[in-house]
Amino acid sequence: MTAPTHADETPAGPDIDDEVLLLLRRADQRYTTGRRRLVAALQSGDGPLTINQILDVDRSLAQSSVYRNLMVLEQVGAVVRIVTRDEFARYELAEHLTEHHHHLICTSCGDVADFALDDSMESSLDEALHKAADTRGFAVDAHRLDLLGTCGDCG
Amino acid sequence: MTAPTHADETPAGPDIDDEVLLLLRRADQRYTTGRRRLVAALQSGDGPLTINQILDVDRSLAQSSVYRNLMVLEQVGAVVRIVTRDEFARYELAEHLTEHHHHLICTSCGDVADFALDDSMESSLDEALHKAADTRGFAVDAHRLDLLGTCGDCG
DNA sequence: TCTGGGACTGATAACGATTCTCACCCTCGG
DNA sequence: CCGAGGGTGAGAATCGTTATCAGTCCCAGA
Ligand SMILES: [Mn+2]
Ligand SMILES: [Mn+2]
Ligand SMILES: [Zn+2]
Ligand SMILES: [Zn+2]
Repeated sequence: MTAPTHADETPAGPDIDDEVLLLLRRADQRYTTGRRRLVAALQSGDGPLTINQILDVDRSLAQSSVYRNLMVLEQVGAVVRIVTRDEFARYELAEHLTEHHHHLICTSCGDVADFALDDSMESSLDEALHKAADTRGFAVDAHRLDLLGTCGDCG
Repeated sequence: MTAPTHADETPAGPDIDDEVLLLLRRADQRYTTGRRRLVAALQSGDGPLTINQILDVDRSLAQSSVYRNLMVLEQVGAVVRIVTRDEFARYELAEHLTEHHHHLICTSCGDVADFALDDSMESSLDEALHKAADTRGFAVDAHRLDLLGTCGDCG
């Protein structure tokens, strides 16, 4: 659904940059070096990253610029802000740039990792969700599914 | 699984107080009037409440005490803290005091309402989730499922 | 019933992640 | 080559949340 490069390994990222560029252009924003490095940092982890994790991945980034640019990228629709359990927000690339997925949240170390469900489960779940939402007059845009527990490192 | 009062209407709450009392006693904590009013306030809405909503429901409560008591009740396992989209945390009674459910989060007004899935859907979902988690060496404690969209009032 | 210690309360100060400010820099069209 | 406007980043300001602490309240023991 998102034109994967080939198989389904790392969605890799030549075209991701192009997509982000388009999204920014559409809002009269520039795709500067700092913003490129930021997007690259987000691609590096296998889950959403906190501000500090981003700064740690790329020491050339300034904290205030990261905050501002993440806000810009979020408004433009390239990045999603995620709040889990702890006091730190996390950011990841929007799903239309990667793939639909969910999160394993470790209640011990706080780390967050991605995972996905089979397509069949996704679609039957979606159907059930829409049905449930309809009866409450709620128009569904997206669903969010997290698992809380203990990660392999903390097990 | 939680000894509902009878049908599945308002789980009502004589026994909820008893449960909370036990949980607090177990931790050498008292179930004071302020804490009872707090639990009552949480029962009043049909979704998790923010601190301000709680203070609004019961004007006799002091902000700092509400914050502290919510922390105590959370440590004791009677209350769960929920962070959704906005900057305000929300609190609700733990599911073993009520029923397993999920949340409809309105991205327009920020309001959060409860909803539930059929038992069959829940169990097949749980199975799929455990299977997915196992392959990542992740031990599941609970799942969290939210719908993002527009509520009836904002529609 | 009286009493002491410990839990609880609530106004207030402190904290910290995030957001805002603003002088400076850089880029791009003319 | 300029000038206007977007971008940058260090620091200040914001604000939800937490920690303090003196005063209360409650309960067990005398
Ligand atoms: Mn999903
Ligand atoms: Mn569920
Ligand atoms: Zn962990
Ligand atoms: Zn709404």
